[in-house]
Parts: sequence; structure tokens; C-alpha cells
Amino acid sequence: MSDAVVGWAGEAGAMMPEVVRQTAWRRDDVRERLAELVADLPDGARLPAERDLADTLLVSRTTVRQATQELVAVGRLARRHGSGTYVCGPKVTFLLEPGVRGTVVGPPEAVLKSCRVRHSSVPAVVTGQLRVPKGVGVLEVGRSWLVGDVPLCVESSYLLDRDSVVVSINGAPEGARSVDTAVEHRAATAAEADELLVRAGTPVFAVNRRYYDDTDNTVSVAVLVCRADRCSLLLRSALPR
Amino acid sequence: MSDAVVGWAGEAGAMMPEVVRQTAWRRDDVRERLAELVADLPDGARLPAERDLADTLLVSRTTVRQATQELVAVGRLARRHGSGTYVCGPKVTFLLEPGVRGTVVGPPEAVLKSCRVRHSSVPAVVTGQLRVPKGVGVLEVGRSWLVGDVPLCVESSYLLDRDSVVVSINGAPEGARSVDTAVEHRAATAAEADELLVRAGTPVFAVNRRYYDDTDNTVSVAVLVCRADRCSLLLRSALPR
DNA sequence: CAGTGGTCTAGACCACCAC
DNA sequence: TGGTGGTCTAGACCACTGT
Repeated sequence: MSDAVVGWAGEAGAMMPEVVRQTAWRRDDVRERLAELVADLPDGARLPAERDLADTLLVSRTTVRQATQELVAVGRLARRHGSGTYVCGPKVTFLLEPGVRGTVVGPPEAVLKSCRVRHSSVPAVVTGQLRVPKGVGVLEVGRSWLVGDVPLCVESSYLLDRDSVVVSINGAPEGARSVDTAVEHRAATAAEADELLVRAGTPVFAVNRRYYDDTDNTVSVAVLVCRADRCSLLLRSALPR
Repeated sequence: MSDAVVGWAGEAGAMMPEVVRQTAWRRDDVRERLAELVADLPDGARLPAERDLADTLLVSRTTVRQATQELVAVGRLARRHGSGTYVCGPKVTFLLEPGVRGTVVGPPEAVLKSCRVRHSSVPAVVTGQLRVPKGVGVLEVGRSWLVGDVPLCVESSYLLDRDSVVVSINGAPEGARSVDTAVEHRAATAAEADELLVRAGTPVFAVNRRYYDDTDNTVSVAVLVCRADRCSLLLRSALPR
């Protein structure tokens, strides 16, 4: 760290009387500088290397990483190990209409999805939510969405076996009259991190949808987990008249 | 710290080898250990000091901080400068019913809110969304929710002056027939960070609500920003019959 | 005043990528 | 093989809290 930089607290302060100490952390300064820099760059542009940024901005590489990490967390930047740090494109919007379990709208347009249906034992997440009568199985509908090769969203729906699978994929389950949609911000479990190709502990959107019938019984439960740094959610609702 | 082929991707004998990292980062190890420790502690319990944890777990304090930071980000822990690191209680749930702009439900119960109404110039966030006829003013309804002394959520609604303020606070604006609710995960702006008493760059939930009338004109726009580490969102929707 | 979290550094080594 | 991001360290100093 050079003595040419003044106005920071710390090592320079030993040499000269500290004048005004504003709460101006270097990390915040670097983040704002990078945000301005990124604003002028096209999607996909590569940033200078962290070591170069550190030299240019007269801070340590650690500080550069802390600053970029904050932009990575909210999807403004993406790092590629061994390659570089890049400006991110717009987020993928997931449209969660009341009668549909999950729909992807652009941009970007290149979205594929896989879908699998199987009989399932009742997982922990469903316990206590979906009241399963004895002798009635549970269907699990698993789906995942990808942009290019990057998985962004995985979903597991659980519904009573009496429901039609076709209905369950394309619309609300039989008999459903209302749905609660809970959105939470939490750390990815090891399994989710594995599916989404992120580190365990990465913040994700957890969307829990619970369908009710006329008598407020839960007829289906769906859990949707998507990368909070790459996705936004959109819900459309009609207003009561 | 080496890679190993430990499984096969896909189902039913897909022949793509799946490379799984066998790495065991100290940070992940520490985070998991702390998560287990926290699971056995009551809300509000204080963790050992970072320096003590570093000594106990045989890692540097930096690594302890990285691990705890991941638990702080998702609301499992909260740090208090000069005091300690504490186990967090459950998140506050914001109930976003279609006809109501914002409602807080427990827990915890101690929620106060402030409300202010004023004539406003059209802010940037509304430009292009709320089509304001010439000579018609805009009303801004600002509200904030607090738990104890901690502000968790700030909201700004913008609506045409012809609408009733009372209606705007307690229900959907006059003439609204449907609403889009967009949920995004982004960094707090400096102003938002100031209101929410967090560092700028802290991840927040940004909830953008847009009300439409019968002819799909936008009659009101509301922006709700809340701390993603302390809040979850709940939306209730009726299903079309 | 002691203890605690908050920030920052300089350097080390590893893992991955592209040439 | 050189450049890049990913992790980790030991230590320093600052800012805040509570006794």
C-alpha cells in the first residue's frame, strides 16, 4: 500500500493527524467504481484481472474480491475460475401464475427444461403439509430449467396419486381453488448446490407453493429453488371485485 | 483436494461421467460445524468470539468470518459490532395479498409501522410505468415496518391523484383489476441501506407491484424493499375456475 | 478499559482455463 | 505454461459495546 493514498484510516494515519473519518470503506468505494465501470460495458465483457484491479485501485486483492463478491451475489458480475470475471446479462424471469406451477419467460430465450415423473415416498418437506391418506401414494414431478448449460431452477411437486399428471404439469392440480406462494432467501443445501452447480451455502430463492381445495385441505405442494443471482420471479394475480 | 469420478449423471444409464469435487474447503467445514452448533442453541444465544472460534477450529479468523458471513446472509446469525454474534429468531413474513399493498404478519409480533402521504414529482422508478396525464399530480405513499427498533421493510407507492388515499393504503387503488408482483434479489442502494440500517450493497428483496385496470393501463406502482436476511414473503392467490 | 466485530493488507499456494 | 480466479493465513488497526 502506497503512502500516496491519503484520506484512508490505517497505516497512513500513523504519519499524519487523522482529519475526518467518514464511514468510507475501501470496499464500498471499489464496489461503486466497479459498478460504474460495469455500467459502461456490454454484457459478457471481461473485467481486468483481480490483481490488476488491485494495483490500479491501490487496494489489496482481498478488498477487490470483497467488492466484486457483492456484485456477483446480486448477479451483476459472474466469475469463471481460471478465465476471468464477466459482466452478466439480464436475469431470467420465472412467471408463477396461480394456475401454473412454473413457467419461464425471457430473456434470454434459450431455455430448455427437463421433466420427470415418478412415484415417490413422502419426503420430509411434505411431511405435515400434504396429508396423505393410508394406501394412497404420492407422485413426484421433478423439473429443471437451464439457460445454455447452466441450470437455474429446480422444482419438485408432490401431489396425491388421484390427480392427473398432465394436469399437474400444465396447471393446478384437480380440485385446487387457491394457492399460497412463499418466497424465502436461504442458503442452498448440498443437494441443491449440486444440481444448480453452485457452492453449498450460495443464496437461493426458495419458492414454496401450497395448493388448497374448497375446504382448505392441502392437495399439492411444490418446492421451487432457483439461483437468486440469475433469476427474478413474477406473479400475476387478479383482484377481487 | 483432488477430483474423482464418483458417479454418473442422469438416470437410466446415461453414460456421461460426472466429476464431483472431493474438495473440503475449511470455510464449508466451519459453516457446517457452526450450523450444527446453532441448531442446538436457543434464539438470541451468543456464539463464542471469532478469535476463540478460530483457535478452537484451528483456522484463521478470516475463515471463521467467511463461514459466519454465509450464515448471516441468510438470516441464521446476526452480528452486533462490539458485542458478539447471535443466533437469529424466525423471519418476519410479509403477506402480499392481491388487494392489499403490504401487510405484516408474525412472528415476531412486535411490529410497528409509520406512514406518510405527500404529493410527489414522478421518480425515476415510475417513469415509463405509470403514465401520468399532463396536469395530474402523483401521490406518494411511503410506509415502513419495524421490529423493535430495526426497520425491516420500506415501501413507496405511487398512484394517480384521482385515487383515494384511504383506498390506496388499505386496498388496491380505484379501478385496479389485476396486479403483477415481481420479486428480485439485488443490492440495497445507498438510500435504502440508510433506511434499513444496513451496509450499502447488502442483498435485499425488491418487490415491484404494478396495478392494472380493465384496459391494462397501469394505475399504480409500488416498490417494496425489505431485508432478505430477516424477511420472507407470502402471496395468496385464488385460482381461476 | 477489555472484549468484540469490521476492515484491510501482503503473500502464499491451489485449481482451472486457454493458448 | 502463463494467467486467472479460489482459498487461506497471520497480523494489524479501527470502531463499537458493555462493564
